[in-house]
Amino acid sequence: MSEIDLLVRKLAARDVVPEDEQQALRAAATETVPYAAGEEVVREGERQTVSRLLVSGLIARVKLLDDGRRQITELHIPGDFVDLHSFLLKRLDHDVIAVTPARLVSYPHEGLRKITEQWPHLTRLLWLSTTLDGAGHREWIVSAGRRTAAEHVGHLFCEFLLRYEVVGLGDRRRCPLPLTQQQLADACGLTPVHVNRVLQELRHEGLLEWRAGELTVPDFDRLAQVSRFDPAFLNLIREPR
Amino acid sequence: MSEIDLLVRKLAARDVVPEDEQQALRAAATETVPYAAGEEVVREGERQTVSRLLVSGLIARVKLLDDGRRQITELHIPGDFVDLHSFLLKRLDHDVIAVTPARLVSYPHEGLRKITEQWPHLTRLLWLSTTLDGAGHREWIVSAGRRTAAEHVGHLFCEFLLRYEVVGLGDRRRCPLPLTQQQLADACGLTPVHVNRVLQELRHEGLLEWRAGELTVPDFDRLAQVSRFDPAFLNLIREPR
DNA sequence: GCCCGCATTTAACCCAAGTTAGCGCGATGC
DNA sequence: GCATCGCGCTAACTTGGGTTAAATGCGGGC
Repeated sequence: MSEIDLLVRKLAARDVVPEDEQQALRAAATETVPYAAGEEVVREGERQTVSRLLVSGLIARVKLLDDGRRQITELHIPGDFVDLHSFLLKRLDHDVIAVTPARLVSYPHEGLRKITEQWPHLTRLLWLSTTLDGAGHREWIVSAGRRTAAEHVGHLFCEFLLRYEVVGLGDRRRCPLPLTQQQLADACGLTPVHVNRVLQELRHEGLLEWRAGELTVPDFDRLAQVSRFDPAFLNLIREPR
Repeated sequence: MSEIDLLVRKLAARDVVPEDEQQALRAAATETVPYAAGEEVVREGERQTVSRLLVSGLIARVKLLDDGRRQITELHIPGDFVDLHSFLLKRLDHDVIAVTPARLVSYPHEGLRKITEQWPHLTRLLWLSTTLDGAGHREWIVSAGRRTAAEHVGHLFCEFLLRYEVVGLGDRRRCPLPLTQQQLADACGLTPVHVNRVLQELRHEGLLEWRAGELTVPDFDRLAQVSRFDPAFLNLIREPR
């Protein structure tokens, strides 16, 4: 399996990815770097010269306040560029950390710049990928601002199921979810205690199981309904970009 | 004054914008469209063929839940593209509405596509502009998830002051803020009643005044400190992109 | 100069989520 | 085999922000 296959699946859910553009992408990659669980991949504010594609494991974007409060702003699954935005921003406004052991493929910014000069359609696909992040961010703002804790957790789980389905590593019934309740709390802006209460509630209603890092949802549509989940923000429409 | 001057100021705060790229941008614009206060500019889910640059007024991106809850996910000031991401996404996950009377310049996607084929550096600047939106979104997630109501409101005000300063329409002491308390509540994920309580508190501490659609902050640094505001997410660094 | 409608303000009461503290358990290590 | 440590879970109590409702202010239209 090539290191870009999962990314191609993700992009192919939104547009055609011609073979020559896949080649150009492959040519832009340099080494694959392994990280241990808990290890820092990118530190906030440091100048970046490469962007990184996740091929295995789970990665979080984390923002820290000076007094120790922390908020996860995005969780990345294989096939996601974890910091493609650093190609433009150069310095990130957040840390990137490995939640589980993970492998990341490096794409030097110099090679990405060349792609913008020779492959306009591929450039638009990469740009699209960062705007998908943006749509995900907006959904998280709504969850944090206007959804109840149970809706928030359920919504996040629905998002995970569909995103794993797109890259072929899960489906609407089950997907990996190798998080602690503390980390889930940091993603939802809740306390671990309350996350635990909400999980009890969702479990007792038979909406989900979550054991050994795997999420199982017997009835996706029911969970989606109680969580007010609408998949439109995932932009799963194949059309020319 | 050209319709792209404010955008050029915004971009020039992050990189050099050569004259020929400015010309290419000007050439891509078609008409300027006026909107009334409260008017809908973009409806969620409808296929878009143009993106729009705000030249005057205030614009909000709004996400609605089926039961009437609403969350503003971004507020746009002159010089912002309000829906450049529609160039890639084609269908937006949110509405765009005019908060005040506003004027928007249209950039057909066809012209933007040509820019991606002939002007790689300008393409990167436009891509950068959407990643700045993303950084703003992440800051809003932190505000909604981990900041107190007072910090949240203060943080948003600091963000406004600096963004207006960048385009030369305000400074750290004062800027336009033509919102109702209800709209501010929808931006912060609070109720109007609580927004009012928080504003009383901030006013009584002499941190700000807000009357007739104008915000005045006597001591920016003090407001920034109590709000835990760090301007890094605005990426105000001039370097090659 | 008087209405009307909307925005702001205040007050009383309520509840979803936070705080603090402690227990049980399984994995890890020596 | 035993100590340790992180994680999940529970309980008792507190609180920040929500809810509801009712005043008050105020700008624009005629």
